[in-house]
Parts: sequence; structure tokens; C-alpha cells
Amino acid sequence: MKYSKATNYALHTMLHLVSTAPEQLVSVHQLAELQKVSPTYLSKILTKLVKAGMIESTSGANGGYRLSRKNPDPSFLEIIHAIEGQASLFECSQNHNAGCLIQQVMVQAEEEMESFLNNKKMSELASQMKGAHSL
Amino acid sequence: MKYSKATNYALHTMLHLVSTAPEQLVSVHQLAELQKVSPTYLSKILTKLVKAGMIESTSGANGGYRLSRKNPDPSFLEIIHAIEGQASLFECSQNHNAGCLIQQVMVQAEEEMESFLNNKKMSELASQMKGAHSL
DNA sequence: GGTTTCATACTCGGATAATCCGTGTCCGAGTCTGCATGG
DNA sequence: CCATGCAGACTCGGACACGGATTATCCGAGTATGAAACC
Repeated sequence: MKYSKATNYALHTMLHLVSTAPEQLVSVHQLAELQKVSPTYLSKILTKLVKAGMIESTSGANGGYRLSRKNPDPSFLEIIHAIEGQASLFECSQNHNAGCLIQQVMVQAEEEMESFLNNKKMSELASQMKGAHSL
Repeated sequence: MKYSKATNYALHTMLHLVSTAPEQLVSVHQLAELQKVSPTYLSKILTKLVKAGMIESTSGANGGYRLSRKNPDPSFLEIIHAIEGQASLFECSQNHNAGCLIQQVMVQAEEEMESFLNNKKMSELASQMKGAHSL
């Protein structure tokens, strides 16, 4: 099991948007250029982030993406959930009557990770990269 | 991203083996029966656990699987790693010069989860299920 | 000058294709047990 | 009684098939900008 490339693209895009002036629009073309992805594919991923309410899109000339006014500093977990979905990492396929003990342990483990990711905001990283590389 | 069914089978098999007499051999047929999987497929999964040194196999008539004498009480993490591999869940595909900040955060998050799973032994579950259901 | 028109630069969304990986089956090979057969 | 052989019950491992998800690409549609054209 592995996180998808789409999640990778989404996280890097968000980091870039957090690092730029809040109101400024950035085109898909630029964002795709930085990550060496095709713009059309990246736009599909960003659509998910729009629907999750983390970024806004403006069409037409000089259009592009920028952070959402509300929720301008999303956590890692929010971004990941927007791309990967909310389902838990482990689902016991057996149907032993009630709660599967293994399932319970796995869910607890996942909560450990998610709690960490929920406390990590994108802005923390942005402030770490002062004059360093841009992604 | 999701844990594979193979991991599910491996965990349930280990739980069953931990719950039975240490020296007793259990055939793939029995183990597969309990989990409603095909024996041939389950044997492929168990081969990985054998190579990881967590169980032993005996071929021939009355053969089967049992816990390894050394390492008779593996942790969740060991089992998962044996099936899913050791690679980290997130790998930044960009090649920005050095350590990717995003990558670092993701690795930390994973370590949170793995630390939890490393402290969870199979035997803990086995002792919880006294007379309850067997898987 | 003000309004209209139009080319241009974008995002949006559906349809489609390619590729990879998990899941599972099949089958031949090797291995051990236990019984039967024969000296 | 002992040894040999053999059938049966197992695991082992590779080759292969299938399906679904990920990763894209293409293209038509909608939308906003800005400049040119027209009155």
C-alpha cells in the first residue's frame, strides 16, 4: 500500500499556494510546470481540492487557483482525505459477528497517524523554507 | 490507499496460530477454510511469513504451519511489513535537491503509526478472546 | 467616447486509453507419512 | 521381521489470467479578459 501520486501532487501544490500571496491566482500551467505533470491531469486533482473547500478556482483569462479565504491553512490530513477519500486503511473482510479485534487495533494505529497529520498545517512548512528551494 | 487483503489474511492467520498450541501444525486447508480463501492463494501469503521468520512450514503428510520457535509472538508491524514490504507509504517523486519537507512530515506520521503497531503483539489479542469467537 | 464584437486564455468535465498491481487459479515438483509388499 | 516400494497428503514455486484502480490524454464546453471595431 502506498499513497498515490495524486496525493503527492496535491500536497506540493498546496505548499506552493500557501507560500504565495494569498489573493494571487496561479495558473494550472505554472503549477504543472513546477511538478512536471500534465496540466490537464493536475486540474483533475485540483478539482477535488476545490470541492473540499480548500482552494478556489477562477476561470477565464488570467484565471487560476488560489487558497480559499475560509480555511486558508489546511492540515495535511485534510488534503490527504480530499484526494484519497475518508475510508479507513484497513477493513476486515471476514464477517465475524461483531467488532474484529484486529480491525480495532488497525483503526487505533491509523488514528495515531491521522492525529499527527491533523496537527500539521501547511503553513508550518512554508515558514520553514525561507529562501530555500520553492517546492 | 488501503491495506491489501493479503495483509488481512496474514493477520488473521497469525492470530489463529498464536491461539493454538505452539507445536501443533495447522494445515493450509484449515486456515483457508476459516477465512473463506482458496488454500493455494493463502499458501502464497504464508510463504512470505515463513521467509520473514515468523512461522515454520512442514511439508508432506500431516504437514502444515506453526509458529516459529524463535519469534513466537510477532508484532502487528512485523506481519504487515512481511506482506506489504518495508517501503514507506509516501515517496516524493519530485527530485528537489535534498530532503523534501513534505516527505519528512509524511515519514514522521508513518512512524507514529508504526510505533504503535510495533508495540502491539499478537498475543495481546489472543488473551482478550477467552471463549469468544475464534478468529 | 461608449458599446459591441471577437479572439484569446483560461478552467471544467466527460470519455477514453494505457499501465500497474492485487487477487486468484492452475499445475508440476518436491517432501514426508504410513501402509503394503516381498524377501 | 526388516527393508523396500508406493500411494496419498501435504507444501512450494512459477506461470498465467482477470479486474479494478491509478495515471494519464484528448477534446468539447463554458467563462472571463482585453483589445479592436463600429456607431
